[in-house]
Amino acid sequence: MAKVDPSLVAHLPLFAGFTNDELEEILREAHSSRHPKNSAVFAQGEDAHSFFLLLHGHVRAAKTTPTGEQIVVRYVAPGETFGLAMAIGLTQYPATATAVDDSVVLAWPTGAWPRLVERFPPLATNTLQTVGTRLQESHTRVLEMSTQQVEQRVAHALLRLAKQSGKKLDHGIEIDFPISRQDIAQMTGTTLHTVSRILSGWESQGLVESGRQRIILREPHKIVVLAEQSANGER
Amino acid sequence: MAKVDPSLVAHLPLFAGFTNDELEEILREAHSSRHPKNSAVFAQGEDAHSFFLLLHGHVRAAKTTPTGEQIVVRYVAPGETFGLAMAIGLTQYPATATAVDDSVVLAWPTGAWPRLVERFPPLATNTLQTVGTRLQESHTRVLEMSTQQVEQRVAHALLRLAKQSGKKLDHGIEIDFPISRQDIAQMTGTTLHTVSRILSGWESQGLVESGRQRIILREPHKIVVLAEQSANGER
DNA sequence: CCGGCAATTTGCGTTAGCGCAAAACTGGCC
DNA sequence: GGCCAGTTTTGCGCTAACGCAAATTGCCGG
Repeated sequence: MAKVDPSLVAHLPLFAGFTNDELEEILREAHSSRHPKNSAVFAQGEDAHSFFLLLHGHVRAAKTTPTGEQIVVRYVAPGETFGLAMAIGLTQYPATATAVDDSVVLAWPTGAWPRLVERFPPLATNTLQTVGTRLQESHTRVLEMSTQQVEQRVAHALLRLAKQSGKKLDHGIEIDFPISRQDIAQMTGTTLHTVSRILSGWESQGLVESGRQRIILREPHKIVVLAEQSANGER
Repeated sequence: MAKVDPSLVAHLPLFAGFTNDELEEILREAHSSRHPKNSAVFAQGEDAHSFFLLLHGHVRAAKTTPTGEQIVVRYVAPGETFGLAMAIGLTQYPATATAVDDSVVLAWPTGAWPRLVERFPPLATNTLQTVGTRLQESHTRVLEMSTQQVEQRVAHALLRLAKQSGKKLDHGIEIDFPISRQDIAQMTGTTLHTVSRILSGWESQGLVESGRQRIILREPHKIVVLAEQSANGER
């Protein structure tokens, strides 16, 4: 539970427009904690005791149906907030958050939110922007699922992951955390089998290089082309 | 551009916690306008000059792809806000809003938002809740599209519409605005043909009664059963 | 009351992608 | 160094739903 240096987080959207002193005051209410790879930060349905800011690592937010099917809502990258249940009026987490890599998160108790917002109104507007952006992204996802075929959706998903969490190598862009075929299937609304077939295909064309929970985009530009080609008819 | 009576809107989520005087001050900045059936309130890509509150009628928000395919993002019911582009940091509308019935909307100029929020901070937190709720709904939609088959998705969509804008009749619940098979297809990620087949089927079983842009749920409970039956395997 | 257009229905062939099953592979761990 | 569990690959048959086409219906305007 070491102290967090305000200058490390000052540039984040959440804290846009705050002075260092204000930041310090806000950070005083939070505590940081480590989450080893594959451990849950919180579980769907659990009481929303805290909201979080990811400092290091990567976290997967996933939603499960009563019958056990899952979808990946998103991958959280360092600097992003998650578990904002209370800000949007929920008392329980609507999804499960799992560290996919050893991660460090900063957590504020849910109860601190109203006080913080009252004292620092920009927190609300900044959060509104963040949530709004996520709403846009979710709508885009619906649009893609409605109008594109699986191969294009997978292409888009990988390109987004590369953009968000890509590590530049000289021979391509690597997605910087462990991700399985199953995960990608759950991001794109398909099955791990289909994802596997698609990636095998791409691999034999030299578009990607992939292995166990590991994907490198070797020809990002060609994947962009794949993503954008409109298969065929209207809807 | 008649004046709006504060007491008419005081109960809306957007205005939770405001006094009548405050409300009047807020309403002073808005003007109302009529939109005849099938006219656009604003178009996707257009500059976000205003944000809106629907007073009467029904508005469809739809998103179009570069290639012309559309999805219905949502139907706006009276009392709901829409076109909140600026609040979430956009300068252009991300969707097209069309009145599906003769409608009356209240519009604030985009430029008034920062000032209003500064003067009335609860506006931001109320809007945050609204946008958060929509985010949840969108995630639910993604979940359904990923895990359910078309018939169940259509069932869910109709039940939601009935809940939001259903008019109780003695022989069922009627969706209270004109809605085509095409519209339902665009809400559920399928084609108008498939929707038509499904509704025909239901009609012959007496579950619904439907006609041109008109749907009555005759056996809501049986449709709930349809919606919930998990067709088969996991994903 | 009629003409015309938009919405709806329905048939039929096609197919993208699922579901199941089995085999092959990979890494981590003891 | 070898075993084991989780991940990935691949074959094969199947079907839900699409796509196209044509007929039908219902509504609105003149």
